Amino acid sequence: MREKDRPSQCCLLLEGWACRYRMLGDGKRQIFSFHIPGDIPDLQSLHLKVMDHSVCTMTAATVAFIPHEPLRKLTAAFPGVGAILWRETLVDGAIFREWMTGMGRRSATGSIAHLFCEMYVKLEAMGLARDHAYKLPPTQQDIGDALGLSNVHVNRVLRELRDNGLITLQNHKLQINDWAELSKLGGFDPTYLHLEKRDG
Amino acid sequence: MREKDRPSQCCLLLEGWACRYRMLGDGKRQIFSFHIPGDIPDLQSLHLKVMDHSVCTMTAATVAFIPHEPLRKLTAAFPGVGAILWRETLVDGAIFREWMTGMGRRSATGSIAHLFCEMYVKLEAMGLARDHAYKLPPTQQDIGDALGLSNVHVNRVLRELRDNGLITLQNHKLQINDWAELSKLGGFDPTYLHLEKRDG
DNA sequence: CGCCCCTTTGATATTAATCAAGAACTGTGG
DNA sequence: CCACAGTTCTTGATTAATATCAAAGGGGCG
Repeated sequence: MREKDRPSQCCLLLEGWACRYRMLGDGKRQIFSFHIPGDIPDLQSLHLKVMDHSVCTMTAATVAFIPHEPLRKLTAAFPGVGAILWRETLVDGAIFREWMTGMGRRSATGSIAHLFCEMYVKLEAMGLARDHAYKLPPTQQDIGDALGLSNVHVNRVLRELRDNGLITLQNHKLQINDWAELSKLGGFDPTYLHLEKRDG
Repeated sequence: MREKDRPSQCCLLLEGWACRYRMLGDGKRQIFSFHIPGDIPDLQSLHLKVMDHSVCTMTAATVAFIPHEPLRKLTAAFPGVGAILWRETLVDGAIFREWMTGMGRRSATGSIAHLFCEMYVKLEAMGLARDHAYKLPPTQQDIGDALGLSNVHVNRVLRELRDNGLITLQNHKLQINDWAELSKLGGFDPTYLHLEKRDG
């Protein structure tokens, strides 16, 4: 799905990773989010007809398409369902704010550490990771495009994190060896993910 | 309204400017958005019970408080109203993405130029500005905290924009002298604001 | 086996942060 | 109307972070 499209359906990611991004005039790319199974990356298209960015998969993936029309009827007939979906888009926005914080006010190291923590918590909540380890499909270039860094600099930060023993990263398999230290480095506080139902 | 609060009402800004932000452990601040009359800065609190950031006014301001309970009933009874409010929060997210793009992949100059264009279009749409001029309450420090720059650097960029004749800025009154050039500099494309109803 | 993409490393350049200090502005009370 | 205090703005000098350029290894896949 591309910028300027006017989709008539949403896609639910069942397997694999996807991301949202925009290409800039000078060939640069900004990635806005990484998505994992259970996410509906383009849920916003339900109420914003023109796409202001693009979506693509980052791995082999399985997706389910849900046409807008029945979805709109469903949310109208069952406000509770609508509220849950609305809430999803709000959490989406909260994650954007967190990434903004990283790009604006955190160091490259903190930013990357934060991303690794965030993805783990999201995956763990979906039952897709445990023991502080998971598969991380994005390339170093992808990570740079997400956090506003060059691929070279991402590479150097990763080596530093490895040298310090905080993480092990090989073949896109990430193992967080020192969660306490890594989350401290990134100033990671999962409140913004709003995962606990009781807390809203 | 502060981080960790659990508000029971939303506030509609009637007069003045407000902003949303978070303070970081080391005293740094990240501003997420500037708000103008007509905005409901904390609409998300309707479905996310815990605030993951703070809201404050930047000028003398008038606000109307709308309790959550009747608002929730309203959106349940009239799905059309709910859709409109939901849509507002989606545009909010689109603006976050645009700011991310600025911080990640645009130069400081481009980022600031983009912000000035964005605020003008928003104000103009509300009938609060015309002729490419408006009152801009944020200090240079505020602008820096919003775009991830130091106040000193913001000052230098502003001087450059002034020296080039692109803008006139005095006493928080901004006049954009060369809209075409400024919007080119910032790579500004208002699609993301989703202002035209026909376009969704 | 070979190719392409990704990773890694080094050298250099650029952007923007930090530190520091003085000037201009704002609001306040006398 | 003026003096004062606290911000905010401005400028210069220096430093730190990160980008860019370039080139050499690795690894997976057809």
